[in-house]
Amino acid sequence: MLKINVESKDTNSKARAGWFETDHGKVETPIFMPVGTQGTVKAVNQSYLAEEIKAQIVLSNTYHLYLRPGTETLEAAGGLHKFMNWQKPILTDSGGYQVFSLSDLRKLKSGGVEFRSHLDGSKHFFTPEKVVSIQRSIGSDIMMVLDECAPYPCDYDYAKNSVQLTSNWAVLNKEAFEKSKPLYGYKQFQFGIIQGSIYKDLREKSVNDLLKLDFDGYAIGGLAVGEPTEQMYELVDFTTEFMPQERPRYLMGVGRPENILESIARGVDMFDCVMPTRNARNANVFTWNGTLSMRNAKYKDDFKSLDESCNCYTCKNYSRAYLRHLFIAEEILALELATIHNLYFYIDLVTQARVHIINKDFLEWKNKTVNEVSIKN
RNA sequence: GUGGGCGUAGCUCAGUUGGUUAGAGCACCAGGUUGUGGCCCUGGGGGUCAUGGGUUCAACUCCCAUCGCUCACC
Repeated sequence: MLKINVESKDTNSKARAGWFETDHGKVETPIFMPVGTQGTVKAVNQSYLAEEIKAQIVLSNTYHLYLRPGTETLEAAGGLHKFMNWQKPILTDSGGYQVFSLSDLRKLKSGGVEFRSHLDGSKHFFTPEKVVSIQRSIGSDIMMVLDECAPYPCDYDYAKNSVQLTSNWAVLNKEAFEKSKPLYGYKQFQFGIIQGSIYKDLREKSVNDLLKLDFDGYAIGGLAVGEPTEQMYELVDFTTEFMPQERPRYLMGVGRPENILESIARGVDMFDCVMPTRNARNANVFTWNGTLSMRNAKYKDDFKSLDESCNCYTCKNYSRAYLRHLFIAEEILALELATIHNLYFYIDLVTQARVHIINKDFLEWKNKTVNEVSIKN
């Protein structure tokens, strides 16, 4: 059973600092998990990821790895850690989000989801049992249950049925998890996912259904899909009230730097988001003084670093003008340098949040920082 | 030198028998991106239609001259 050890709780907010341990090492929270959907965090190698960026855990994806390279290859490799040369913890999403994001390619049925592969059109049926089995082959330290991430906007009846489906699947996910065993000699954990769209009573029902199954951790899913940001904060605040103190709390897919700080203040421990990596590839970088669009002509002869207060490899060695040149020339080094910076920034952000929670001055720091990082330069 | 073809946005080109305020793609400029395809989406600035005359109610479009590019033949 996975437990989070809460070492410090903020007195003015629900923020908490702690840690949990897997067989691939300790994770200090609050934490941001870089997204490595296909067994790679795009544009950055594992050595930089560990030593420069100081990532403690990365996220990968069941749906994508199942289609390519497939479970046979993953098992022959001895699991994803060995395959991708990453010896720290890995969390895998179940493919539930692809039910949402690839909605044109799937049919939702009571027993599972029928996908048409986005690669070759072939048909695959994902059940809760199958998703557990694939994640055994992957060997992730933390696996997510199969869920349905409801679209937004979403009427009450749809959301209610969706929560019921997710709760039914959660039972099957848990059974399959307990009946099966890890393949590679180290422990694996399983997190449940709370749904319910924007409806508080459905969120409450969803979390209570999952609590009966005693998962190792609990995730809040189905947010940041188009609802107003304030509503997202309110739902996070509402939902964490029902989540156990001693288990990790994971807000899936969120978000912008300010979203992460506001959610830490509402009691969340874990985050993932494509934003630092995807936006890096589109020339958008995050700094302690707001975002920069590195294609902008105003950086043509700007020889300052991206962020003069940042200690990442990119900021220590390269200028804005050079980054802009690389992006305009479509050189691949642009993607690498911007990704290193953005991930370093995100992990620095949650690390500093952790320090301020322990120092008991989190709320004041958070309010100041939210304003500064939100600036659009 | 003779004959033909062509000159429209930074680039490659559309533009109907002459008829509203001359368009597209790329490039450029600026936004967007939340359990990731470097994809994609949305806006914007840009034109003495080679130049000068002429015909006409009206010319990118027809006529003449000049300049430039290009092909063929001497």
